[in-house]
Amino acid sequence: MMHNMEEAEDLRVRRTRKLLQEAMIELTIEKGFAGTTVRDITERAMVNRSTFYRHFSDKYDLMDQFMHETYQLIGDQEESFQPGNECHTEYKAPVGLVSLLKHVQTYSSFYRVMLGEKGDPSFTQKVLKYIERRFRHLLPNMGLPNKPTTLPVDLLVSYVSHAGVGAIVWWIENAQPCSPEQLASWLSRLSMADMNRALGSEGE
Amino acid sequence: MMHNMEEAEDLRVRRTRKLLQEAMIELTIEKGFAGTTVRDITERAMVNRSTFYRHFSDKYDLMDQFMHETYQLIGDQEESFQPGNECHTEYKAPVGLVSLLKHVQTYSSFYRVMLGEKGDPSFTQKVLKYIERRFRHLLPNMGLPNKPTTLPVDLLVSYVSHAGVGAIVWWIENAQPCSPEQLASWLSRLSMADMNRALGSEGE
DNA sequence: AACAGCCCGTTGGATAACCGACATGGCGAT
DNA sequence: ATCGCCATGTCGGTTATCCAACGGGCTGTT
Repeated sequence: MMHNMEEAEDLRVRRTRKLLQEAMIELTIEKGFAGTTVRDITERAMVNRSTFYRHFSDKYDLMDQFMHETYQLIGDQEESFQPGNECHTEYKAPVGLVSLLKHVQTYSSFYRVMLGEKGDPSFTQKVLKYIERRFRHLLPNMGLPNKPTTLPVDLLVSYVSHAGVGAIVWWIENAQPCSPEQLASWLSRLSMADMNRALGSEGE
Repeated sequence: MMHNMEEAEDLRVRRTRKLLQEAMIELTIEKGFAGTTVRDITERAMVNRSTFYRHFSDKYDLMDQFMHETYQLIGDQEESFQPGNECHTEYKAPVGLVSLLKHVQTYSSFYRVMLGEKGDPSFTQKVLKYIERRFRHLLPNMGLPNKPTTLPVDLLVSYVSHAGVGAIVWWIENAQPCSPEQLASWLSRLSMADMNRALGSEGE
């Protein structure tokens, strides 16, 4: 049967969740995530506080679900990884990375806060974990040599993931001075070079 | 008893009306008022269509109530007309006029459409009627001479009201090149001069 | 210590909003 | 003229949301 997984929720449910998400993002930009209370969120969203708890256990849960939904949405268009054009011509950045950067750009004020001092450390962790998953998903597609290497793969993944966050932080702190496609191209070229060098010719 | 007139409506009611208003304004900016359907509005607002009709009879009613509410809100802070400082020093524009211009500035894109070709003529009428009421409310406070004048007061009111709309149109078409306070000062000085000249010394 | 003030998380009954369906009227295409 | 298509209004039955209230925790003030 494979009947629709989307569940086609009640309009009120989708609206309420959307309003609460938007309110959280706005307030986080204005007063930071720590300084934002559930009360603030529901007042801004014009939603009763008790209704909040029907959908989320607390503001962290709201944040989690927001991240999960959007990142899953981004990940859906990822799957098509074409291993044909990885050669030395102009790098065409993977479409998933571009989508991610466009999403970050849409909520740039939000990310600027959340990745900064007034944000939440667990948020940065979530972004890191997501990027790591992206890389791990990419790993088997590149010519991974089976020979035992002295450089642990986990170290490499952590390395390039943090580097990616660093690039994103630079990007949003400087008002996105280049297009998502441009940054995606640079980023993927850099990390690809890292991974090839690390996994390919060892000491070079 | 004089118990509160605000009625303290249900949160759902206020939220629904707000969402529908915002959706109408957005869509009017995008596709004009005539091209916007009730369906469009309810979809954008994430409100069921049947709920729309619980609050408004049609999109014109929605528009009417929006205008009425905001203009009444503006009118509330009007009442204090201080007749002390009308002399030749720097004109302090009446606070109600400044509020009106600030409101127009907030919805400038909306007003630009509604007062233009893709808008609705009845909207312009409503704005005119509101400004006329403002002037008529101001009239008795200035030294109105009882002597029969050859210039009909209604003519004067219509004249300065249309002039005011003209100033507003110029203002929003040129991306509000001056502050609301500045424009209010100019506008009130101009119309005051008109009314004084017309009602005071006749042929001068 | 006692207190006020705020926020949290939860509950039961009231109610606005949703959903689906129907009849209507306009409008363009066959 | 007839058909399909879409937007409009309108209608009960269902449901998510509101409201008011409660107890509990935490912080700062007298």
